[in-house]
Amino acid sequence: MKKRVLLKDIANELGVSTTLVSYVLNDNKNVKVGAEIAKKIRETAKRLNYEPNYIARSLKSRKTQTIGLIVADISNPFFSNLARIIEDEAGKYNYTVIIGSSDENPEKLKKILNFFSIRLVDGFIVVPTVDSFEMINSLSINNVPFVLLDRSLDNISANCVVIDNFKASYLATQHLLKKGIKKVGLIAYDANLNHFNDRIQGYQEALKSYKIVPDKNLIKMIKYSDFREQIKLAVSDLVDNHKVESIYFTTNTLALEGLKYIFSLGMKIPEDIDIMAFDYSEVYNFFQYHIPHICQPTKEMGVEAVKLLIEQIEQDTKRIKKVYLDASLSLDFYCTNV
Amino acid sequence: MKKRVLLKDIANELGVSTTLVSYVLNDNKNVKVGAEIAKKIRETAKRLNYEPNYIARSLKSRKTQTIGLIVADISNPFFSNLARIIEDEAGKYNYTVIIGSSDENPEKLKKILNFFSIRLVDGFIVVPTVDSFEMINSLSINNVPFVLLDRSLDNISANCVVIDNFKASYLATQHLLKKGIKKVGLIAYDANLNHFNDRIQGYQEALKSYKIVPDKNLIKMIKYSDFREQIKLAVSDLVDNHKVESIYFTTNTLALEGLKYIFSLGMKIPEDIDIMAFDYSEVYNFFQYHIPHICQPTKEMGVEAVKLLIEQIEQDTKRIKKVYLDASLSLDFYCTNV
DNA sequence: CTGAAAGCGCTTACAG
DNA sequence: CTGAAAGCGCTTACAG
Repeated sequence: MKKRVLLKDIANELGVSTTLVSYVLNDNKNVKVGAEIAKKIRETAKRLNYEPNYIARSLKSRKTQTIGLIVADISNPFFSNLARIIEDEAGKYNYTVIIGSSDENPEKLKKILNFFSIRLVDGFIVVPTVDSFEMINSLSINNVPFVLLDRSLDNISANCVVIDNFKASYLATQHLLKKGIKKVGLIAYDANLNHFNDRIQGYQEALKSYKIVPDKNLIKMIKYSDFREQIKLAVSDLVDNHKVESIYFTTNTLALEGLKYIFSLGMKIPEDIDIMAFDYSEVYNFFQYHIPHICQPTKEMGVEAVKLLIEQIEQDTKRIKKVYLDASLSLDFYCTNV
Repeated sequence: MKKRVLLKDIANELGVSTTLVSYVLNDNKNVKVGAEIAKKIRETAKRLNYEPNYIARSLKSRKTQTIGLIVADISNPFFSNLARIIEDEAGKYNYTVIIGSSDENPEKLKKILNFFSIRLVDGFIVVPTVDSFEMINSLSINNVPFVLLDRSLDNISANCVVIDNFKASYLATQHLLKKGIKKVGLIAYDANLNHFNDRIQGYQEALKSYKIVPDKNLIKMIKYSDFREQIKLAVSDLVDNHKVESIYFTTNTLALEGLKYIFSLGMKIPEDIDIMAFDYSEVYNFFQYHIPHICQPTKEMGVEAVKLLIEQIEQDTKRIKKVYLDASLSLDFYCTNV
């Protein structure tokens, strides 16, 4: 490793104290420094290629300029896109991001939260899993800056950035109904998470607005642990026993798995069945027909989350903000939000 | 934030020095500590929930237990899978990973390298871009621990973990030839990178082994900057003017873009044309027919890279190791390596 | 406007 | 076997 240039080196070079050098290079507004010497310090720093030692600075300031991001499943393109955006965005504020994936498992979430706080991140952006209320709430109680992303929790005083899932789902369902479809099956994850419930609610309300009574038998709840098998059963039941004209998948992973199965049955879209999906997938580009789907404003979600968190960290504000964004229905081939 | 427990707190509690506490909790082998007091220290640490301050430790030890990973394009599933594996693997050694994406741009690679070294990462795992020789070489000269992943560079003394691209490509091409195909078009990136060249070499040698003289007109070099358009032209030329029976795409991004275009032409696989691809894609699961492709041992690549790097960091060894792994040809529907 | 000094929380060479 | 003290590279309250 090259020997690093220290504050002391600059100070020695100019015969001044490190205090002064530190003041100048940090643009400390509370202190007046002679214009000439300030200029010299800046020049020398530049010439010697000085880079502050973040570790030393962190030890004193108790800030690491690092954000811990915990998503629900990093192998899901929705979350990896989000992660990418957050990294880029945080970089603009000169923050580093470390990423963890809870894999929808609250135990793992807890582990990562712990690992990250030991590493002294300045704050968290987290996509909460089921049964995570306690740990998230304890962040809140301990005044750790954080923002919930993609999913909110009830009864918790927390910043969050989410989309209006009810509205999006209402829109999606309505789109099918507008085409004259009356029997819409819904496939959702069986997880106690607001955003999932909202999607089901939106679907039901849309049906009601068309004077259709929601039928429990058309709503299929899938366990995350065994979703491939369960989707097959759900699709079969909807198609064979209930003769649905359309299936609405409330997440991208469900949609992809469902489509695979539908194709394997030799069914054609939209001749044999209509489809609606929540979230974009790259895969949709390979079909002859367009799969209508809800597009989430990923970019905005990431940007807002970072902004909110850094506000919280740097201004040490206690003011809680909740950001609701709108998702849109993609009827063209490409999703403009990605 | 909760008040953190310090070494001093443990020391005060027991009426011993922090030195002793530090020795015990770090299992310092060079020092003998009384068994009884050691036990008490460990118990108290546990009871108080002591977690060492990594920042303070880092300042002294000059190690941050952090790895900088720089991939060529994090939006490419091949690299995001790799990133995931590396994070998990590094976690086992108690290392944190920060990830950057060069987007195949050497300027950006340089920026990230710089950003990460300011953050004092202990070492790098990097997928080099074109024109990155100088910066990588300077890591080597400055004794910064690092390992090259997925791509090697010539004339550089560096650890690396790569697959045998020549062999894999030979295998892939041979598979087509075995079926009796004589005219195989190849679509590759026009980038001066060993692994890409090796893939072209492997293709050519396989042809020769079947007494076919490689035809330059069947080898299409695609510029990264404008690849969508160029792929269309390449495919059209191969199909219309050269009547190839098969196209071999040497990366997953090329294959996906190419397939999109082939479908849009209304061509059927394998009736109208045979396909070979390098790398698995989730998309292949949605076709009626199997797209034969080279499967890279992603898991092994990540595991080996982390192992090599941490060896380098912790044992401060100068011994360079180059790890060559074999890729396999996937003829089943699923790729077993992912 | 400038500097000496304390301190962030550890580690470790040294002395006893 | 144990502890006082220096030091990692910064920041900043305080004194002048």
